[in-house]
Amino acid sequence: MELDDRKKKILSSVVEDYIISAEPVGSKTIVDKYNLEYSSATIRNDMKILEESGYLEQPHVSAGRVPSTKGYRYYVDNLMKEKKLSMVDINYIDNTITGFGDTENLFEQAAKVISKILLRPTVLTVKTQDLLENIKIVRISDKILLIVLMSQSGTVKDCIVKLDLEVSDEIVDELTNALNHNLHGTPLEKLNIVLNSIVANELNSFSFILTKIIDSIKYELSKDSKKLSSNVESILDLPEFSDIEKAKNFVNMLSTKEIIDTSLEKAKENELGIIIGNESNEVMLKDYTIISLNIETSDKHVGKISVISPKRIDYSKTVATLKYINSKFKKILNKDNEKEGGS
Amino acid sequence: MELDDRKKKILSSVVEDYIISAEPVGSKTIVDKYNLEYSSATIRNDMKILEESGYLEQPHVSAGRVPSTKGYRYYVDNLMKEKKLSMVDINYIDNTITGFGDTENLFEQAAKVISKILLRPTVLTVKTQDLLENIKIVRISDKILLIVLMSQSGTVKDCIVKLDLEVSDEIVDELTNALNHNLHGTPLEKLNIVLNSIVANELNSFSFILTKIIDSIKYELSKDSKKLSSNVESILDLPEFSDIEKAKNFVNMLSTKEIIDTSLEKAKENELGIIIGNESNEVMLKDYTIISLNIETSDKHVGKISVISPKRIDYSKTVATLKYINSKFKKILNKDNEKEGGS
DNA sequence: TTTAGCACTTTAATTGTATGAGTGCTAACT
DNA sequence: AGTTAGCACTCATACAATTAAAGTGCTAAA
Repeated sequence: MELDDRKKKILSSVVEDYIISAEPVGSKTIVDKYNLEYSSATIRNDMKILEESGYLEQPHVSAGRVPSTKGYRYYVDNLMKEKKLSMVDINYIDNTITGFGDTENLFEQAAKVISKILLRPTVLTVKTQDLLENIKIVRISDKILLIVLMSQSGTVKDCIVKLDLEVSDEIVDELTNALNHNLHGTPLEKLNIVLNSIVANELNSFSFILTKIIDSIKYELSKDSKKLSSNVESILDLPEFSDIEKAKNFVNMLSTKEIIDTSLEKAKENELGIIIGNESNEVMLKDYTIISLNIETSDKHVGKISVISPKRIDYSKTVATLKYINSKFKKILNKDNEKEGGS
Repeated sequence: MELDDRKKKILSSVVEDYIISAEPVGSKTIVDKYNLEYSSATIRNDMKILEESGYLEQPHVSAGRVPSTKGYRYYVDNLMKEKKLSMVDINYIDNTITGFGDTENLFEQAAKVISKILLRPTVLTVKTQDLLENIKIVRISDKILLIVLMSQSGTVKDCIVKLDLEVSDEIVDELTNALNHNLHGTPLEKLNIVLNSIVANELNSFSFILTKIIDSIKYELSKDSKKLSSNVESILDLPEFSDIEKAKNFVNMLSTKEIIDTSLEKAKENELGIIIGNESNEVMLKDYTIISLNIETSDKHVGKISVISPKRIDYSKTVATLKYINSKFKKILNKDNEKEGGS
């Protein structure tokens, strides 16, 4: 259904006012604040029609209107004007996303920026389908090794292994070569299984070191599946969560990994994906919106940065922020690729 | 002032009941639940005396009593019986605090355990006064270096540095030696300053690499001052925070680093320090308790693990948990030391 | 097609009332 | 002297009744 200009203006005013005020928006407010050249009665008529066609909702009969999922969707697809970021925000992003460290640091920096600018929790899903590029073992001291795993997407993981016996440089070199030979290109999630199988077969002469190494790698890899979301506390300031039960539900929902995971899967097609309310089929998400940015280099999908929020969020600013972050990522990641490629 | 046996029993009952119920405890409750062989009127008389001498407080005249800071303190010092941890908890601790990784991993594991068992946020203060033991530089590829910093307390930090130019193994070795020579024993906090000064003087021939390295180290070291507290959300379940404003205040207080820092300084004398309410002179902390465990090896102070909570917390269980964790730390850290010493 | 006007509905805030928990005190009891 | 029963008193909490304000939908007129 196509909306006429006035209805578009009304819908967009309702969305934008509600985003700021968090209160249902009445006809009078729209006339006064958004200088429509009509009387409140006219606006009321249109609002009724907008409600009947599903763009607006009314919490109760004597309240103003609130955008429905369909309303937000129409706004995002057709009405929203892309905001420019403020210089303050741009500077903050530029200073925080520095490109120091590996890809995972980069993602953490982004999460921090987003939750600070948008005041919403940010969920990171790095290294989908990441493959092992290279493994290095460094002797820190006679009995302490540092294992460094480099993935093809540029993430570096490392862990300390404490041994019971001393090992020589030669053994370490030999082991490193053997591991690289066996493990190059293995998906990180499967590293464990493959390691277990090779320690049982080809490399069982090294098993006295390898079992320890496997344990540590397992521990290291298990860690990041858990440090998923940052700045969960930020939601306490939102009026949506003035009832603490709602806040608890939200937090629980966030920690129910499956819900987030499957919903994020859906936002995969485009660089920027927006899932509003029940567009995901997950009941627990019906009041929330997920806005995800897929980070990819020329050839591969590196990960995803997702803002999760009540449906009431400044879509325009969020999109602007994510796009700007994306451009920064592109610059940094491509530069990295060049470097590696050019070597 | 010394309390007679009955008053001790009453005080301890009030504390223990309040810890569980979070409701002011009345005289009848005590008679019924804690089988005192007296009538409620007698208990009332004693409670009045306990209130007059400052051990108990009354939210309002028709409510039961609540322990005051002085009451909690007396309970902790004189009345509290040390609980045994449940097998479930012990198993959970044993399985989570594995000793994999470096000292910092160890602390993170402890934080996780504590917030899970005690349902309170946990604040970590690792590496007070940590000195650099050793720096290693590993060539990951032609233009990518891995910098590894080992501290004397056993913490390992590392960071990736992306260079614009290729460097050879020889240069890396030379630089490593020079850095170790200059930096051994430097406090981590001062690493930056010292690095800046040596790049300006002795090692300015390496400045094309060193500036990048300094930036990355700076970034890496700045990170951990911020990942201070874990599981802040856990407080949402406490009745103390049924008013969301209180929850916000608590969260803000936690992120006001100075408050925590200075208060933690005080809990330094003993292995186990308990600061209740206004025993710290910090107004924002007047309703909260900090229970800290100082982690030390035979010769040095490694860090501190602190549980932060409303004053109403199961002191006995907390102490038992922290002590058990301390014994595990001692085992793991001493084993590490032996290893290093024995090499 | 638009608008003024008005009746109507519902929420939020305010006030009043009843209930109950728990006290402090007094007088009696052991 | 220590303990207890009994009772008046206080305050918090819950609930109902009342009111005011916001915003609607509808009708009739412009």
